[in-house]
Amino acid sequence: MSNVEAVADDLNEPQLEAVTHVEGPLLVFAGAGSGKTRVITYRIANLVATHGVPPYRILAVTFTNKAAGEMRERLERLLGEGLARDLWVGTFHATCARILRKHHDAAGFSRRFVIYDDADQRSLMDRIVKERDVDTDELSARSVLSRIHAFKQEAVAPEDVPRNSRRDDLVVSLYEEYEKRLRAADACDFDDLLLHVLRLVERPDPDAHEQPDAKTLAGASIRAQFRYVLVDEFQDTNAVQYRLVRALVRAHGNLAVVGDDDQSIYRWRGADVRNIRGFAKDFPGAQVVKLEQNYRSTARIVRAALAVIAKGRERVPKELWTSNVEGELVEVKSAVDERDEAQKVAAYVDARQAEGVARSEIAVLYRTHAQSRVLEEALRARRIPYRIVGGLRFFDRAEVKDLLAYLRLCANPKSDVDLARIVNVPARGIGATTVDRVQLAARNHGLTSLEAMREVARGKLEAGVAAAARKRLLAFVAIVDELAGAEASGHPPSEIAQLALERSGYEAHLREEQTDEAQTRLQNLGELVGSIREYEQTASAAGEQASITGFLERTALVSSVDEPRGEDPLARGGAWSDDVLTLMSVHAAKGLEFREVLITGLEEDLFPFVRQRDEDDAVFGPTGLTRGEEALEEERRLAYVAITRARERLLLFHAGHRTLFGQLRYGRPSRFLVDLPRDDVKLSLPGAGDSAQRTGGYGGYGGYGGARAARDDDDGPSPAFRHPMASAGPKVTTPVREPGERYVERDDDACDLRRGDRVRHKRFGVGRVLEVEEGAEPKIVAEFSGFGEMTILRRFLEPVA
DNA sequence: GCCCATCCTATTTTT
DNA sequence: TAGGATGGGC
Repeated sequence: MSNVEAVADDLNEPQLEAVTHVEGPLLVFAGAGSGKTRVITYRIANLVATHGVPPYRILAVTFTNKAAGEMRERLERLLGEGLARDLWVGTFHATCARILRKHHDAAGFSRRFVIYDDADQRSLMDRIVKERDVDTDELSARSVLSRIHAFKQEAVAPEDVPRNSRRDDLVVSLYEEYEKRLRAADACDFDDLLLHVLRLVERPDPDAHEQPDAKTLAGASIRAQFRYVLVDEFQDTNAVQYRLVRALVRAHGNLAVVGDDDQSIYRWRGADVRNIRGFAKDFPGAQVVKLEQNYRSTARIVRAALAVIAKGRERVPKELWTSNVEGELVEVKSAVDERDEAQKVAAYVDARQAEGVARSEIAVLYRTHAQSRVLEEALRARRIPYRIVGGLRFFDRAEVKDLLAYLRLCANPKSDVDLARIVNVPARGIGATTVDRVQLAARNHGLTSLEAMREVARGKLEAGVAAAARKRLLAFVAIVDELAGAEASGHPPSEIAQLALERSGYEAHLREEQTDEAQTRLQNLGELVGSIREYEQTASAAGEQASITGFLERTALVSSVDEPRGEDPLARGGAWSDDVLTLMSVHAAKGLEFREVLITGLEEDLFPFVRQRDEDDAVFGPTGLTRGEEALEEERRLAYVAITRARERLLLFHAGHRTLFGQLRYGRPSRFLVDLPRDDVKLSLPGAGDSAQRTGGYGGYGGYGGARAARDDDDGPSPAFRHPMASAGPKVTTPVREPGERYVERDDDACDLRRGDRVRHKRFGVGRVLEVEEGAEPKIVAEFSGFGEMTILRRFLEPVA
């Protein structure tokens, strides 16, 4: 293929090595901006075009749907639509969903199984917890789900859960019940998509002498299909995903993984950096390629990034370099508070626009979404259009979920969660009591909720439901039946959706309301129906039969990053809406690049984000560091990711104080600012506007904010170190003795602490002593960052050198 | 059955 | 501080 050959010329040596690799395991360390996507797509194109591998035998796994879409697009350009269409490109979840649809029997599902999202899981668990009479103060549905999620990410089945307490027993029994209910509802949660496929592909090879069962056969057939497997963002895979790819390639070992341990930022949700760091050990003979030349950023930006990441421990040694121009100095801008910071951001964007830089070429990043509000205000004040990536998904809106629930119930009458959601939406006089009674009857007779409801409504099943309520149930069941009937007789999904809006009274209900909100909801519903039509068109173009299940699968796997939420005050006017500033969290920015990047909130405890927890210093994580240390390492990588998003200009903002969670906090400049190379940085000090500038490293930072917090950690804070920050928050006093607490005998010597000493408390971290109250049990008044003034018994404090 | 008040909590978030 | 969740009262 000439397209493929043509590009080979402008690949550098390691890139070429990765692209032309064919058989066996391959590990590509792809530094930020090193042309990773090109390498991946060319490699796939090379397999198809040069080596004649049939596209359907190649599986490429990406981290998001968006990434999958972009990869597919590029491959279409390289290979042509015909060939590219048959490639398997998708996220782990989308890929597994597709496999599961094909092998649903072996996995024990119908072809029309539904995918339960967080909210569905939650409502299912809420019900279980309620039925089991669990004391939710002890154990909330939320925490049960999060534990189940953690188990499932490690492929730990209920019977394998270690039990050390009655509480564990309870969690396990809830886990078991949850699994049972999912099965009964013909439903998978997100983790299940992967787990069920894992159970198939991890089966042993079929034995020639014995009759293999359906699972074994399915597993073999899945493994046999994929001859070449490629996984992008490998540093973010979790245990199940890792086992999945291992199992998939076990016959041939044709596994190429691409990633960067320096950009591993999802440890907190189960990703295991050891997957990439230990790859060469797990796959002996793996070819290892390092892409270290950065094509994206100026030399100064690359050096800044390197300076920050170089301090990371436990890295695979890599040397990112660039032959790009030096470029502009990295600018550090100090603001008084978050409003000032936002103001400076907005002013900068305006100024740059005047100089010819489009807003769409600039991104504003923050560590937490909570920071976006103030930024939005400042941008609105200047009438700068912006959009926020992330946040509430279109498919998470209540009205959208309601309509989807109608559709899901149509496609899968067993889905009790969906029935419960819509049985009284819009209100039709079917209250909680009635629903509870029906559900009780359903459980007692082993029926689904809908079946039980139908029987109760017809008076064939006694559930203690009054005649009037039965009548309403009957009307509701009739609606569902009508929709299901229309579906069964082949009406397209969009028509069913429209029918659902009419018959359910949903549309009429919203129209009556006559509020702006109702208007928006109607619009959203219209948009949903529109997107179903769109789906029908793509399906028919692909020669597939459009179905509710098909559409639902798309929506279930869509993320908020896939479709940014537009917040564009000028969009209504239309004219400027293409030139829009982007706001997002650093996480959401991974994989993107912008000409100019503004990173806000570079203050200790915010970025790096530090949440002191008891176990942080004591519990050791998988890497051998304490949890607190690991968390900090990840923050460092996050800073690295943020910095490397910038091509030409990088601006770093920090504020002297900001209100966070309703509390005023004084924040010292982030340690990441301190790490920057002196010669590449320009400082803009606050107060005097941008005129007071000086070149030079942040290491010498002594200005504002410093008075409160003398720097005492120039060579990097020890992991246990917490920056002392004053707090103007409300005065808090802890009880001198907690109820039930034992009195510990101690010497009555005079207290050894003095005003000004630094002390550490198990929960509050490091603080400074303000007052000492001598006595048999000396009390200390001390000030802790984020907690304010606390009065604490001496024995609960530990002096800090 | 609906609405309002109060309480609680609070990184990052894909699928 | 602010938003969502929950529960009590009408």
